[in-house]
Amino acid sequence: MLEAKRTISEKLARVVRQELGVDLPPEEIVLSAPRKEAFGDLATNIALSLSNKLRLSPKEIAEKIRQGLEKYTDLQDIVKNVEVAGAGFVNFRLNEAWVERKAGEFYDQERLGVPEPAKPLTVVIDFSSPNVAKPMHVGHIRSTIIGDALGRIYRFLGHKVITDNHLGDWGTQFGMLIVGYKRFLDKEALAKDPLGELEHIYQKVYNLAQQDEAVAEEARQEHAKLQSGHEQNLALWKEFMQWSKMEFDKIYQRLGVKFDHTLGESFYNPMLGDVVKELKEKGIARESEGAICIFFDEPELADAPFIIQRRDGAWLYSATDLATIKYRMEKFKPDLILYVVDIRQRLHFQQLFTAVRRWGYEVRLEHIGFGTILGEDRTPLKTREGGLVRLEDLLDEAEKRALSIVNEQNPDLSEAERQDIARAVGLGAVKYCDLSGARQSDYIFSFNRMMRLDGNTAPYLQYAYARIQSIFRKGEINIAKLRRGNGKFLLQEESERDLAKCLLRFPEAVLSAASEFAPHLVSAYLYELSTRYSRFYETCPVLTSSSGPSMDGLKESRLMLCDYVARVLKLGLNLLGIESIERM
RNA sequence: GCGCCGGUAGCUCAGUUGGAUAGAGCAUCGGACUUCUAAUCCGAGGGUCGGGGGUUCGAAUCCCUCCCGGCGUACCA
Repeated sequence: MLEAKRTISEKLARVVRQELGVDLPPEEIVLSAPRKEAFGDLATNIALSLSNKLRLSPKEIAEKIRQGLEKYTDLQDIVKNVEVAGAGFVNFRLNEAWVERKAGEFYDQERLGVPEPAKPLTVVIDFSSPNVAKPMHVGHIRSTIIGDALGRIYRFLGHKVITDNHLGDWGTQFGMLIVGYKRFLDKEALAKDPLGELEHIYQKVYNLAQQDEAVAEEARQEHAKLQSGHEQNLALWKEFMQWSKMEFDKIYQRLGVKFDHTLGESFYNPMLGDVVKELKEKGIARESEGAICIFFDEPELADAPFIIQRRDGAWLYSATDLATIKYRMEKFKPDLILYVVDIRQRLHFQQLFTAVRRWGYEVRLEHIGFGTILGEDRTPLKTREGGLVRLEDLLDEAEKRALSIVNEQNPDLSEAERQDIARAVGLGAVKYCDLSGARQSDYIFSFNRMMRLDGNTAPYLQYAYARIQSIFRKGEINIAKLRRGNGKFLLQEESERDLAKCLLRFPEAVLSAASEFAPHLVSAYLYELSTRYSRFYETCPVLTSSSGPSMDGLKESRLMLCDYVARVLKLGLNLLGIESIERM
C-alpha cells in the first residue's frame, strides 16, 4: 500500500503541476483510506484544498486531475478506476490483479512488506525503572510493557535499540530503610517476602519520621553515611539490591521483558559532582537559596527552577538524569532517547530536555508519557485495603481467571496445555489492554473487560490465530511446502479482497506506531485484521472450497491467505510482547 | 494563582493531525451452529462530540471564553 500511495502521489503531483500550475510536493499530498468502502480504497482531498488558491470549484479541479491522470497508463496497473465524488474528492479503486500480485510479493518476504529503514537509528529506551527495596506494583506495568513494545517495534524495523532499566537504587529512601532495618526488621517476614518486608519497614520509618524529627534526622544521617561510603551501610544497600534484582528478574522473565543494561541511579552517583561543577562553570546552573538550580527563560518554564543539588549538598534525580544523558551520549551516541515514564512527570522532562539543549548535546529526546491505571472508582488503582496492587498478584489473578475460562471452554485438553493457554491468554490480556488504548490516556482496569473474548482484546486476536492453526491441523497442511509452492492469490469474494488489502497495510501500521511512539496503532490494526479474518472465515470455506475448474488454485490461495494472516498476527502480537497460541 | 492533560452513544474507548452521513466493542433487541473452533458471525436501535462564540468552502479536530474533572507547580522520584 505504501508503494501504491507513493506512485499515486507522484502522479498527482505531476498532474497538479502540469494541469493546474501548482507545485505540490508528493509528500504533502494527503492520500488515505476513506472511511467508507463505497469511496474506494484511497482518496485525496487536494482538489478541496486547492480550490481557494485557484479560485475554481473543487469539483472542476478534481475533474481536471482525474482527466490528467488518464495519461499515465502505468497507473492503470495499480488503479482500476478514478472517480470524482462528494464535494471534490478524488477516489481511487485498486486493481484486483495488483492486490493479488502485491500480496504474493509480501507473502514471500520474511518482513511481510515492511521496508528497511533508509538510515538506521540508534535508540536508547529508558523504561520500567522500579524502585529498589519495594515490590513492583501496577505503577510499573505501563512503563515496562510500553517500553518493551517500543523496543520490539524499533528493533524489528531495523534500528539499533539499547534498552536500559534505570533502577531507582539510590537516594534518601535508603536512609529510612537502614533505620528501619536496624530497628524493626522481622527476619521471618524477610525470608518469606523480602521486598514486602522492606517496604513494610520503610513505611514504618516514614510514618515515624513525619511525627518525630529525631527519626527523620537519623535517616538523613544514615543516608549521608551511605553516600560517603560507610562500610556497614553499603553492605546493607548491596543486600537490598540483591533481593530486589532477584524479585525483579522473576517478573521480567514472566513478562518476557529483557534489558540490554540495568544501570541504576547509583551507577551515576560518582559522576554527579563533576556534572554539577561543569554546569556551574558553564553558567548553566547557579546557586539560589542555597540550592544549585537551572533557571529558564522560556515562558512556560520560567516559574519553577530545575533543582539539581539540595541546600544540604545532596544531589537530586535531576542531576542523575543529566549525568545519565552525558554518559549515554558518550557511550552509545544515540540519535534518539525515549523515556517511558508517567505523564505526570512532564514538567521534569521539559526542564531536563531544555537544560540538555543548553548544555549542548544534540540528540532527539522524547518523554513517552502514559496515563494512570484507575480502579472502577476512577481513582488510581488500589487493593481493597487501600494499598498498592502488586504486579505479581495482578498477573496471578489474570492467569487464574484465564484458566477458569479455558477449563470451561476446553475441558478435554490436558492440564498442562490448559495452563499454558491460560498463561498466554492472561498475560496477553493484561498487556494488550495496556497497549490498545492511546498511551497518554488513563484507563480503567477491569479483568472482565480485558478478558472478554470478543471486542478489541488479546484473546480475540489469539483466537483468530488459533483458528487458523486449527485449519492447518485439520487439513494436514504442510506450511513450509505451501510457502515454497508457486500458488497465487485469487481474490474472488469481497471478504477475501478486503482481507488482502488489509494485509497490505501492515507495514504502515508498524511504521506509524514507531514514528508516533504509539503501540496502539499496531493493536488497532491487528484488531481490524482479525475482524476481517473472522468475516472471511464465515463466508469462505478453506479446506472444502467449492468445486469448479479453479478449485485447487482457490484452496491454495485461501490457505495462503490464512497463513499470511497468521504470520502478521504472530509478528504483530510479538511486537507487542504477546504470545500467539496454537490452540485455545 | 499559573501551567499541563482530559470531557465523543447507557458503559469502555477510537477518530488517519482540518474533509464525505462522527466509528468500534460492551450492554439492549432480532437473526445464524448435522458445517475448517459459536471464545465466532450478520442485522437494528442508540450522539446538541461539555456550553457559547470565532476562523473557512468545511471543525470532534485550530483560536477565544466559560463550566466540570484530573494532574503538576523550590530542595521526593
